[in-house]
Amino acid sequence: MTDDNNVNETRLKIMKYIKLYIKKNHLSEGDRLPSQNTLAAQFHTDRNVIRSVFTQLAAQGIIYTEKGRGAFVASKNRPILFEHDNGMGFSEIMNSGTRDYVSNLISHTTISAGSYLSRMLEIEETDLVHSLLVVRSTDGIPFAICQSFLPEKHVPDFEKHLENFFSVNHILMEGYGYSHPVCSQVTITACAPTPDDIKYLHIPSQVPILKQNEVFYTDETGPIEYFIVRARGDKFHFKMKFSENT
Amino acid sequence: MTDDNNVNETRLKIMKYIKLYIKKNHLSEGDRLPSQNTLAAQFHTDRNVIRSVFTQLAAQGIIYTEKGRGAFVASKNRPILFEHDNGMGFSEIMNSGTRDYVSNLISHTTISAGSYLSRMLEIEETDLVHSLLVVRSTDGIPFAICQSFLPEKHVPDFEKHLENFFSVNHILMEGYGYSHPVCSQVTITACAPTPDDIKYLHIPSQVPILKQNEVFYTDETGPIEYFIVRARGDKFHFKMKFSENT
DNA sequence: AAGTGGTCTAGACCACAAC
DNA sequence: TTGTGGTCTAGACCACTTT
Repeated sequence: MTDDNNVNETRLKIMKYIKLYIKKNHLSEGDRLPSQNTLAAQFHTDRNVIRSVFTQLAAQGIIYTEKGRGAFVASKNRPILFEHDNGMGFSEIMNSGTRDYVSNLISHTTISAGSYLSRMLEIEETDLVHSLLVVRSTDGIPFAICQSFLPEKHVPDFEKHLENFFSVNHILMEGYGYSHPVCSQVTITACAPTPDDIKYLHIPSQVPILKQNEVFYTDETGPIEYFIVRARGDKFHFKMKFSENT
Repeated sequence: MTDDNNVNETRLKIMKYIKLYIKKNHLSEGDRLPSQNTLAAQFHTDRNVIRSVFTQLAAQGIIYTEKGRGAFVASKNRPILFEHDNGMGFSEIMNSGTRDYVSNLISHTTISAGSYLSRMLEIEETDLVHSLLVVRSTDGIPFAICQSFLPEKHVPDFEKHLENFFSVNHILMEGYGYSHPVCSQVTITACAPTPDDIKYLHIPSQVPILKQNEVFYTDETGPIEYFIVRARGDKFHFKMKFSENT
Protein backbone atom coordinates (compact mmCIF):
# COMPACT_ATOMS: atom_id res chain seq x y z
CA MET A 1 0.00 0.00 0.00
CA THR A 2 2.34 2.70 -1.22
CA ASP A 3 1.03 6.18 -0.60
CA ASP A 4 1.55 8.63 -3.38
CA ASN A 5 0.28 12.08 -2.63
CA ASN A 6 -3.34 11.37 -2.02
CA VAL A 7 -3.76 8.97 -4.91
CA ASN A 8 -2.97 5.47 -3.84
CA GLU A 9 -3.40 2.20 -5.65
CA THR A 10 -6.83 1.42 -4.22
CA ARG A 11 -8.36 4.68 -5.27
CA LEU A 12 -6.64 4.71 -8.64
CA LYS A 13 -8.03 1.24 -9.32
CA ILE A 14 -11.55 2.34 -8.45
CA MET A 15 -11.14 5.48 -10.53
CA LYS A 16 -10.06 3.49 -13.57
CA TYR A 17 -12.91 1.05 -13.00
CA ILE A 18 -15.49 3.83 -13.06
CA LYS A 19 -14.04 5.44 -16.18
CA LEU A 20 -14.03 2.05 -17.86
CA TYR A 21 -17.56 1.36 -16.59
CA ILE A 22 -18.78 4.50 -18.32
CA LYS A 23 -17.04 3.55 -21.54
CA LYS A 24 -17.94 -0.15 -21.59
CA ASN A 25 -21.60 0.48 -20.88
CA HIS A 26 -21.71 3.36 -23.35
CA LEU A 27 -23.06 5.69 -20.69
CA SER A 28 -23.61 9.27 -21.74
CA GLU A 29 -24.74 12.53 -20.21
CA GLY A 30 -27.10 12.09 -17.28
CA ASP A 31 -26.78 8.31 -17.07
CA ARG A 32 -26.62 6.94 -13.57
CA LEU A 33 -23.60 5.39 -11.91
CA PRO A 34 -23.70 2.67 -9.23
CA SER A 35 -24.35 4.09 -5.77
CA GLN A 36 -21.59 4.71 -3.26
CA ASN A 37 -22.88 1.86 -1.09
CA THR A 38 -22.90 -0.54 -4.00
CA LEU A 39 -19.35 0.32 -5.03
CA ALA A 40 -18.10 0.21 -1.44
CA ALA A 41 -19.47 -3.32 -1.04
CA GLN A 42 -18.15 -4.34 -4.45
CA PHE A 43 -14.60 -3.25 -3.66
CA HIS A 44 -14.73 -4.43 -0.03
CA THR A 45 -13.94 -0.95 1.14
CA ASP A 46 -15.60 1.99 2.87
CA ARG A 47 -18.02 4.48 1.42
CA ASN A 48 -15.62 7.29 2.34
CA VAL A 49 -13.08 5.89 -0.10
CA ILE A 50 -15.67 5.80 -2.85
CA ARG A 51 -16.66 9.33 -1.95
CA SER A 52 -13.12 10.63 -2.30
CA VAL A 53 -12.92 9.02 -5.75
CA PHE A 54 -16.25 10.56 -6.73
CA THR A 55 -15.03 13.95 -5.50
CA GLN A 56 -11.97 13.74 -7.70
CA LEU A 57 -13.90 12.56 -10.74
CA ALA A 58 -16.33 15.43 -10.19
CA ALA A 59 -13.44 17.90 -10.05
CA GLN A 60 -12.26 16.50 -13.38
CA GLY A 61 -15.70 17.16 -14.82
CA ILE A 62 -16.36 13.48 -15.55
CA ILE A 63 -19.29 12.97 -13.18
CA TYR A 64 -21.56 15.03 -11.00
CA THR A 65 -23.60 14.11 -7.95
CA GLU A 66 -27.04 15.09 -6.69
CA LYS A 67 -28.06 14.71 -3.11
CA GLY A 68 -30.75 12.08 -2.74
CA ARG A 69 -30.55 11.06 -6.40
CA GLY A 70 -27.16 9.63 -7.15
CA ALA A 71 -24.06 10.13 -9.26
CA PHE A 72 -24.31 10.75 -12.98
CA VAL A 73 -22.14 11.06 -16.04
CA ALA A 74 -21.44 14.74 -16.62
CA SER A 75 -22.28 16.51 -19.81
CA LYS A 76 -19.65 17.25 -22.34
CA ASN A 77 -19.39 20.76 -21.01
CA ARG A 78 -19.97 23.46 -23.57
CA PRO A 79 -18.05 26.08 -21.63
CA ILE A 80 -18.03 29.79 -22.34
CA LEU A 81 -15.12 30.43 -24.67
CA PHE A 82 -14.11 33.95 -23.77
CA GLU A 83 -12.21 35.43 -26.67
CA HIS A 84 -10.02 38.16 -25.32
CA ASP A 85 -9.57 41.42 -27.21
CA ASN A 86 -7.43 44.03 -25.58
CA GLY A 87 -9.48 46.82 -27.08
CA MET A 88 -12.69 45.55 -25.48
CA GLY A 89 -14.12 45.25 -21.99
CA PHE A 90 -15.28 42.04 -20.37
CA SER A 91 -18.98 42.75 -20.71
CA GLU A 92 -18.61 43.90 -24.30
CA ILE A 93 -16.96 40.61 -25.26
CA MET A 94 -19.57 38.64 -23.32
CA ASN A 95 -22.41 40.51 -25.00
CA SER A 96 -21.06 39.86 -28.46
CA GLY A 97 -21.84 36.16 -27.97
CA THR A 98 -25.17 34.48 -28.44
CA ARG A 99 -25.80 33.62 -24.81
CA ASP A 100 -27.88 35.83 -22.60
CA TYR A 101 -25.72 37.56 -20.08
CA VAL A 102 -26.42 39.43 -16.83
CA SER A 103 -24.28 41.57 -14.50
CA ASN A 104 -25.31 42.07 -10.89
CA LEU A 105 -23.65 44.69 -8.75
CA ILE A 106 -23.13 43.07 -5.34
CA SER A 107 -21.31 45.78 -3.45
CA HIS A 108 -19.52 49.09 -3.71
CA THR A 109 -17.01 50.37 -1.16
CA THR A 110 -14.23 52.91 -1.01
CA ILE A 111 -10.83 51.87 0.30
CA SER A 112 -7.34 53.28 0.35
CA ALA A 113 -5.14 51.87 -2.36
CA GLY A 114 -2.39 50.16 -0.38
CA SER A 115 0.90 49.07 -1.86
CA TYR A 116 -0.24 46.70 -4.58
CA LEU A 117 -3.07 48.74 -6.09
CA SER A 118 -1.08 51.97 -5.88
CA ARG A 119 1.62 50.32 -7.97
CA MET A 120 -0.77 48.95 -10.56
CA LEU A 121 -2.79 52.14 -10.86
CA GLU A 122 0.18 54.52 -10.51
CA ILE A 123 -1.28 56.42 -7.55
CA GLU A 124 -0.29 57.04 -3.92
CA GLU A 125 -0.83 54.31 -1.33
CA THR A 126 -3.18 56.57 0.61
CA ASP A 127 -5.26 57.56 -2.41
CA LEU A 128 -8.86 56.45 -2.34
CA VAL A 129 -10.04 53.71 -4.67
CA HIS A 130 -13.56 52.62 -5.52
CA SER A 131 -14.04 48.89 -5.22
CA LEU A 132 -16.88 47.18 -7.08
CA LEU A 133 -17.99 43.57 -6.80
CA VAL A 134 -20.03 42.24 -9.69
CA VAL A 135 -21.37 38.75 -10.36
CA ARG A 136 -21.88 37.72 -13.99
CA SER A 137 -24.29 35.02 -15.06
CA THR A 138 -25.43 33.30 -18.24
CA ASP A 139 -28.59 31.24 -18.46
CA GLY A 140 -29.20 32.00 -14.80
CA ILE A 141 -25.92 30.37 -13.74
CA PRO A 142 -23.30 32.62 -12.16
CA PHE A 143 -19.95 31.94 -13.80
CA ALA A 144 -17.68 34.78 -12.65
CA ILE A 145 -17.01 37.25 -9.87
CA CYS A 146 -15.50 40.49 -11.10
CA GLN A 147 -13.76 43.08 -8.96
CA SER A 148 -12.98 46.56 -10.26
CA PHE A 149 -10.73 49.10 -8.61
CA LEU A 150 -10.89 52.69 -9.84
CA PRO A 151 -8.95 55.68 -8.47
CA GLU A 152 -11.31 58.18 -6.86
CA LYS A 153 -9.56 61.10 -8.53
CA HIS A 154 -10.56 59.88 -11.99
CA VAL A 155 -14.17 59.12 -11.09
CA PRO A 156 -15.51 61.83 -8.72
CA ASP A 157 -19.04 61.24 -7.39
CA PHE A 158 -18.84 57.66 -8.62
CA GLU A 159 -21.86 56.58 -6.57
CA LYS A 160 -24.19 58.64 -8.74
CA HIS A 161 -23.50 56.39 -11.71
CA LEU A 162 -24.24 53.11 -10.00
CA GLU A 163 -28.00 52.93 -10.47
CA ASN A 164 -29.00 50.48 -13.14
CA PHE A 165 -25.43 49.26 -13.30
CA PHE A 166 -24.46 47.77 -16.62
CA SER A 167 -20.70 47.89 -16.94
CA VAL A 168 -17.72 49.92 -15.74
CA ASN A 169 -16.70 50.83 -19.26
CA HIS A 170 -20.19 52.17 -19.90
CA ILE A 171 -19.90 54.47 -16.87
CA LEU A 172 -16.43 55.65 -17.83
CA MET A 173 -17.45 56.55 -21.36
CA GLU A 174 -21.03 57.75 -20.90
CA GLY A 175 -20.66 59.17 -17.40
CA TYR A 176 -17.24 60.75 -17.63
CA GLY A 177 -16.67 61.11 -21.37
CA TYR A 178 -13.45 59.13 -21.38
CA SER A 179 -12.32 57.31 -24.48
CA HIS A 180 -12.71 53.53 -24.60
CA PRO A 181 -10.49 51.88 -21.95
CA VAL A 182 -7.80 49.60 -23.35
CA CYS A 183 -6.31 46.54 -21.66
CA SER A 184 -2.54 46.80 -21.34
CA GLN A 185 -1.80 43.45 -19.71
CA VAL A 186 -3.41 40.23 -18.51
CA THR A 187 -2.15 37.76 -15.96
CA ILE A 188 -3.92 34.43 -15.80
CA THR A 189 -3.85 32.05 -12.87
CA ALA A 190 -5.47 28.79 -11.81
CA CYS A 191 -6.38 28.71 -8.14
CA ALA A 192 -8.65 27.00 -5.64
CA PRO A 193 -11.94 28.74 -4.89
CA THR A 194 -12.17 30.91 -1.81
CA PRO A 195 -15.22 30.72 0.46
CA ASP A 196 -16.55 33.79 -1.36
CA ASP A 197 -16.14 32.09 -4.73
CA ILE A 198 -18.01 29.07 -3.43
CA LYS A 199 -20.76 31.27 -2.07
CA TYR A 200 -21.30 33.51 -5.09
CA LEU A 201 -20.70 30.94 -7.80
CA HIS A 202 -22.51 28.07 -6.05
CA ILE A 203 -19.74 25.61 -6.79
CA PRO A 204 -18.30 22.69 -4.86
CA SER A 205 -14.88 23.38 -3.41
CA GLN A 206 -13.03 21.19 -5.92
CA VAL A 207 -13.86 23.27 -8.97
CA PRO A 208 -10.76 25.31 -9.88
CA ILE A 209 -10.96 29.02 -10.55
CA LEU A 210 -9.52 30.70 -13.65
CA LYS A 211 -8.40 34.13 -12.51
CA GLN A 212 -7.61 37.04 -14.82
CA ASN A 213 -5.96 40.20 -13.59
CA GLU A 214 -6.02 43.10 -16.00
CA VAL A 215 -5.04 46.75 -16.11
CA PHE A 216 -7.03 49.20 -18.22
CA TYR A 217 -5.93 52.59 -19.52
CA THR A 218 -7.57 55.56 -21.14
CA ASP A 219 -5.76 58.22 -23.12
CA GLU A 220 -7.10 60.89 -20.77
CA THR A 221 -6.25 59.32 -17.41
CA GLY A 222 -3.55 56.71 -17.84
CA PRO A 223 -4.28 53.62 -15.68
CA ILE A 224 -7.94 53.81 -14.71
CA GLU A 225 -9.06 50.31 -13.70
CA TYR A 226 -7.56 47.26 -12.08
CA PHE A 227 -9.84 44.40 -12.91
CA ILE A 228 -9.97 40.89 -11.43
CA VAL A 229 -12.15 38.18 -12.90
CA ARG A 230 -12.60 34.96 -10.93
CA ALA A 231 -14.40 32.50 -13.19
CA ARG A 232 -15.44 28.87 -12.82
CA GLY A 233 -12.70 26.86 -14.49
CA ASP A 234 -15.19 24.28 -15.74
CA LYS A 235 -17.47 26.83 -17.41
CA PHE A 236 -15.11 29.50 -18.62
CA HIS A 237 -12.16 29.18 -20.99
CA PHE A 238 -9.92 32.01 -22.05
CA LYS A 239 -8.96 32.24 -25.70
CA MET A 240 -6.78 34.58 -27.65
CA LYS A 241 -6.06 34.74 -31.34
CA PHE A 242 -3.07 36.36 -33.01
CA SER A 243 -3.59 37.69 -36.47
CA GLU A 244 -1.27 39.62 -38.78
CA ASN A 245 1.45 41.23 -36.65
CA THR A 246 4.26 39.15 -35.19
CA MET B 1 -26.26 22.92 10.60
CA THR B 2 -27.00 24.25 7.14
CA ASP B 3 -25.01 22.52 4.45
CA ASP B 4 -23.72 24.75 1.71
CA ASN B 5 -21.83 22.88 -0.95
CA ASN B 6 -19.12 21.33 1.14
CA VAL B 7 -18.40 24.43 3.19
CA ASN B 8 -20.58 24.52 6.24
CA GLU B 9 -20.55 26.80 9.23
CA THR B 10 -18.29 24.62 11.36
CA ARG B 11 -15.55 24.36 8.81
CA LEU B 12 -15.83 27.99 7.79
CA LYS B 13 -15.43 28.98 11.43
CA ILE B 14 -12.32 26.86 11.80
CA MET B 15 -10.94 28.19 8.53
CA LYS B 16 -11.39 31.76 9.65
CA TYR B 17 -9.85 30.92 13.01
CA ILE B 18 -6.70 29.56 11.40
CA LYS B 19 -6.34 32.52 9.06
CA LEU B 20 -6.77 34.86 12.01
CA TYR B 21 -4.37 32.75 14.07
CA ILE B 22 -1.68 33.25 11.43
CA LYS B 23 -2.33 36.98 11.34
CA LYS B 24 -2.65 37.61 15.08
CA ASN B 25 0.50 35.67 15.93
CA HIS B 26 2.39 37.27 13.05
CA LEU B 27 3.32 33.87 11.68
CA SER B 28 5.30 33.86 8.48
CA GLU B 29 6.75 31.36 6.03
CA GLY B 30 7.60 28.04 7.63
CA ASP B 31 6.07 28.78 11.02
CA ARG B 32 4.24 25.88 12.56
CA LEU B 33 0.48 25.64 13.05
CA PRO B 34 -1.24 23.74 15.86
CA SER B 35 -1.51 20.03 15.14
CA GLN B 36 -4.66 18.42 13.83
CA ASN B 37 -5.21 16.66 17.15
CA THR B 38 -4.87 19.90 19.08
CA LEU B 39 -7.35 21.74 16.88
CA ALA B 40 -9.79 18.84 16.90
CA ALA B 41 -9.82 18.86 20.71
CA GLN B 42 -10.04 22.64 20.81
CA PHE B 43 -13.12 22.76 18.58
CA HIS B 44 -14.69 19.62 20.10
CA THR B 45 -14.74 17.99 16.72
CA ASP B 46 -13.04 15.23 14.81
CA ARG B 47 -9.61 15.27 13.24
CA ASN B 48 -11.17 14.51 9.85
CA VAL B 49 -12.95 17.85 9.93
CA ILE B 50 -9.68 19.63 10.69
CA ARG B 51 -8.07 17.68 7.88
CA SER B 52 -10.64 18.81 5.35
CA VAL B 53 -10.03 22.41 6.41
CA PHE B 54 -6.27 21.95 6.10
CA THR B 55 -6.74 20.43 2.66
CA GLN B 56 -8.66 23.43 1.49
CA LEU B 57 -6.22 25.92 2.99
CA ALA B 58 -3.40 24.02 1.29
CA ALA B 59 -5.24 24.21 -2.04
CA GLN B 60 -5.48 27.97 -1.54
CA GLY B 61 -1.74 28.10 -1.02
CA ILE B 62 -2.04 29.40 2.54
CA ILE B 63 -0.49 26.44 4.35
CA TYR B 64 1.37 23.26 3.50
CA THR B 65 1.73 20.01 5.41
CA GLU B 66 4.58 17.58 5.90
CA LYS B 67 4.06 14.04 6.98
CA GLY B 68 5.45 13.45 10.43
CA ARG B 69 6.33 17.12 10.94
CA GLY B 70 3.18 19.19 10.93
CA ALA B 71 1.39 21.98 9.12
CA PHE B 72 3.17 25.21 8.26
CA VAL B 73 2.48 28.63 6.87
CA ALA B 74 3.20 28.56 3.15
CA SER B 75 5.69 30.84 1.53
CA LYS B 76 4.53 33.81 -0.41
CA ASN B 77 4.95 31.82 -3.55
CA ARG B 78 7.25 33.38 -6.08
CA PRO B 79 5.68 31.61 -9.02
CA ILE B 80 7.08 31.45 -12.51
CA LEU B 81 5.59 34.38 -14.40
CA PHE B 82 5.46 33.08 -17.92
CA GLU B 83 5.31 36.02 -20.28
CA HIS B 84 3.77 34.85 -23.48
CA ASP B 85 5.06 36.04 -26.84
CA ASN B 86 3.39 34.62 -29.90
CA GLY B 87 6.60 34.75 -31.86
CA MET B 88 8.45 32.56 -29.37
CA GLY B 89 8.33 28.98 -28.22
CA PHE B 90 7.74 27.81 -24.67
CA SER B 91 11.33 26.83 -23.99
CA GLU B 92 12.69 30.00 -25.54
CA ILE B 93 10.59 32.12 -23.19
CA MET B 94 11.53 29.95 -20.23
CA ASN B 95 15.22 30.20 -21.06
CA SER B 96 15.12 33.97 -21.29
CA GLY B 97 14.46 34.08 -17.54
CA THR B 98 17.01 33.88 -14.78
CA ARG B 99 15.98 30.49 -13.42
CA ASP B 100 17.66 27.33 -14.49
CA TYR B 101 15.38 25.28 -16.64
CA VAL B 102 15.38 21.66 -17.81
CA SER B 103 13.33 19.68 -20.35
CA ASN B 104 13.06 15.91 -20.09
CA LEU B 105 11.64 13.86 -22.91
CA ILE B 106 9.42 11.23 -21.30
CA SER B 107 7.96 9.45 -24.30
CA HIS B 108 7.53 9.52 -28.04
CA THR B 109 4.78 7.67 -29.90
CA THR B 110 3.07 7.84 -33.26
CA ILE B 111 -0.71 7.92 -33.41
CA SER B 112 -3.35 8.64 -36.00
CA ALA B 113 -4.72 12.13 -35.78
CA GLY B 114 -8.39 11.55 -35.01
CA SER B 115 -11.09 14.17 -35.36
CA TYR B 116 -9.82 16.84 -33.00
CA LEU B 117 -6.14 16.92 -33.99
CA SER B 118 -6.96 16.63 -37.68
CA ARG B 119 -9.09 19.77 -37.35
CA MET B 120 -6.45 21.72 -35.43
CA LEU B 121 -3.57 20.67 -37.68
CA GLU B 122 -5.57 20.75 -40.94
CA ILE B 123 -4.78 17.16 -41.88
CA GLU B 124 -6.78 13.97 -42.47
CA GLU B 125 -8.13 12.00 -39.50
CA THR B 126 -6.09 8.98 -40.54
CA ASP B 127 -2.83 10.91 -40.99
CA LEU B 128 -0.05 9.97 -38.62
CA VAL B 129 0.98 12.34 -35.89
CA HIS B 130 4.06 12.28 -33.66
CA SER B 131 3.21 12.67 -30.01
CA LEU B 132 5.85 13.89 -27.55
CA LEU B 133 5.60 14.05 -23.79
CA VAL B 134 8.05 16.39 -22.08
CA VAL B 135 8.38 17.36 -18.42
CA ARG B 136 9.84 20.80 -17.63
CA SER B 137 11.51 21.64 -14.34
CA THR B 138 13.12 24.61 -12.65
CA ASP B 139 15.32 24.30 -9.60
CA GLY B 140 14.75 20.56 -9.71
CA ILE B 141 11.00 20.94 -9.32
CA PRO B 142 8.81 19.79 -12.21
CA PHE B 143 6.26 22.49 -12.97
CA ALA B 144 4.75 21.50 -16.32
CA ILE B 145 3.90 18.59 -18.59
CA CYS B 146 4.03 19.48 -22.26
CA GLN B 147 2.53 17.49 -25.09
CA SER B 148 3.41 18.16 -28.71
CA PHE B 149 1.61 16.78 -31.74
CA LEU B 150 3.31 17.09 -35.12
CA PRO B 151 2.05 15.77 -38.48
CA GLU B 152 4.31 13.01 -39.76
CA LYS B 153 4.28 14.45 -43.27
CA HIS B 154 6.05 17.60 -42.10
CA VAL B 155 8.66 15.83 -39.98
CA PRO B 156 9.79 12.63 -41.75
CA ASP B 157 12.23 10.45 -39.80
CA PHE B 158 11.39 12.41 -36.69
CA GLU B 159 12.95 9.83 -34.37
CA LYS B 160 16.42 10.67 -35.63
CA HIS B 161 16.22 14.12 -34.07
CA LEU B 162 15.21 13.01 -30.60
CA GLU B 163 18.64 12.32 -29.12
CA ASN B 164 19.73 15.02 -26.71
CA PHE B 165 16.28 16.52 -26.91
CA PHE B 166 16.18 20.22 -26.21
CA SER B 167 13.03 21.66 -27.75
CA VAL B 168 10.63 21.02 -30.60
CA ASN B 169 11.31 24.41 -32.15
CA HIS B 170 15.00 23.62 -32.18
CA ILE B 171 14.35 20.41 -34.12
CA LEU B 172 12.03 22.11 -36.58
CA MET B 173 14.50 24.87 -37.36
CA GLU B 174 17.85 23.08 -37.12
CA GLY B 175 16.68 19.64 -38.23
CA TYR B 176 14.25 20.57 -40.98
CA GLY B 177 15.24 24.12 -41.88
CA TYR B 178 11.79 25.56 -41.24
CA SER B 179 11.38 29.19 -40.25
CA HIS B 180 10.60 30.01 -36.64
CA PRO B 181 7.18 28.60 -35.68
CA VAL B 182 4.63 31.22 -34.68
CA CYS B 183 1.76 30.79 -32.24
CA SER B 184 -1.57 31.62 -33.83
CA GLN B 185 -3.87 31.06 -30.87
CA VAL B 186 -3.91 30.16 -27.19
CA THR B 187 -6.72 28.72 -25.12
CA ILE B 188 -6.27 28.75 -21.37
CA THR B 189 -8.15 26.60 -18.92
CA ALA B 190 -8.14 25.83 -15.21
CA CYS B 191 -8.73 22.17 -14.45
CA ALA B 192 -8.21 19.53 -11.80
CA PRO B 193 -5.05 17.44 -12.11
CA THR B 194 -5.32 14.04 -13.73
CA PRO B 195 -3.53 11.04 -12.21
CA ASP B 196 -0.73 11.64 -14.75
CA ASP B 197 -0.39 15.27 -13.63
CA ILE B 198 -0.16 14.14 -10.02
CA LYS B 199 2.43 11.54 -10.93
CA TYR B 200 4.72 13.66 -13.09
CA LEU B 201 4.38 16.94 -11.19
CA HIS B 202 4.44 15.38 -7.71
CA ILE B 203 1.51 17.47 -6.52
CA PRO B 204 -1.38 16.78 -4.17
CA SER B 205 -4.69 16.34 -5.92
CA GLN B 206 -6.06 19.71 -4.83
CA VAL B 207 -3.56 21.82 -6.75
CA PRO B 208 -5.31 23.16 -9.85
CA ILE B 209 -3.72 22.92 -13.29
CA LEU B 210 -3.32 25.85 -15.66
CA LYS B 211 -3.66 24.39 -19.13
CA GLN B 212 -2.58 26.14 -22.33
CA ASN B 213 -3.51 24.81 -25.75
CA GLU B 214 -1.66 26.40 -28.63
CA VAL B 215 -1.34 26.01 -32.38
CA PHE B 216 1.94 26.81 -34.11
CA TYR B 217 2.51 27.61 -37.76
CA THR B 218 5.46 27.97 -40.05
CA ASP B 219 5.42 29.76 -43.38
CA GLU B 220 6.57 26.60 -45.12
CA THR B 221 4.11 24.10 -43.67
CA GLY B 222 1.08 25.89 -42.28
CA PRO B 223 -0.03 24.35 -38.95
CA ILE B 224 2.87 22.27 -37.69
CA GLU B 225 2.40 21.74 -33.96
CA TYR B 226 -0.47 21.37 -31.55
CA PHE B 227 0.96 22.06 -28.13
CA ILE B 228 -0.58 21.41 -24.72
CA VAL B 229 1.05 22.69 -21.54
CA ARG B 230 -0.31 21.44 -18.21
CA ALA B 231 1.35 23.52 -15.49
CA ARG B 232 0.99 23.66 -11.70
CA GLY B 233 -1.43 26.50 -11.01
CA ASP B 234 0.40 27.45 -7.84
CA LYS B 235 3.81 27.70 -9.51
CA PHE B 236 3.04 28.98 -12.97
CA HIS B 237 1.23 32.15 -13.99
CA PHE B 238 0.55 33.22 -17.53
CA LYS B 239 1.13 36.83 -18.44
CA MET B 240 0.66 38.81 -21.58
CA LYS B 241 1.45 42.41 -22.37
CA PHE B 242 -0.06 44.52 -25.10
CA SER B 243 2.09 47.27 -26.47
CA GLU B 244 1.52 49.75 -29.28
CA ASN B 245 -1.20 48.37 -31.55
CA THR B 246 -4.82 48.39 -30.45
C1' DA C 1 -40.42 3.58 3.68
C1' DA C 2 -36.24 2.94 1.34
C1' DG C 3 -32.30 4.63 -1.01
C1' DT C 4 -29.09 8.36 -2.06
C1' DG C 5 -25.33 11.57 -1.31
C1' DG C 6 -23.31 14.98 2.45
C1' DT C 7 -21.46 15.21 6.81
C1' DC C 8 -19.62 13.85 11.07
C1' DT C 9 -17.67 10.89 14.97
C1' DA C 10 -14.59 7.53 16.93
C1' DG C 11 -11.13 4.84 16.49
C1' DA C 12 -7.40 2.28 14.04
C1' DC C 13 -2.95 1.57 11.51
C1' DC C 14 0.76 3.42 8.75
C1' DA C 15 5.08 6.13 7.41
C1' DC C 16 7.69 9.52 8.90
C1' DA C 17 10.23 12.96 11.86
C1' DA C 18 11.80 14.43 16.18
C1' DC C 19 13.30 13.65 20.69
C1' DT D 1 9.17 6.45 22.17
C1' DT D 2 6.18 9.99 21.03
C1' DG D 3 3.83 12.99 18.01
C1' DT D 4 2.73 14.16 13.32
C1' DG D 5 0.02 13.95 9.08
C1' DG D 6 -2.10 10.33 5.56
C1' DT D 7 -5.27 6.82 5.10
C1' DC D 8 -8.85 3.77 6.14
C1' DT D 9 -12.92 1.43 8.57
C1' DA D 10 -17.37 1.29 10.73
C1' DG D 11 -21.11 3.37 11.92
C1' DA D 12 -24.23 7.32 12.69
C1' DC D 13 -27.42 11.20 11.46
C1' DC D 14 -29.13 14.43 8.09
C1' DA D 15 -31.58 16.32 3.86
C1' DC D 16 -33.23 14.93 -0.05
C1' DT D 17 -35.50 12.10 -3.80
C1' DT D 18 -37.97 8.27 -5.36
C1' DT D 19 -40.99 4.49 -4.74
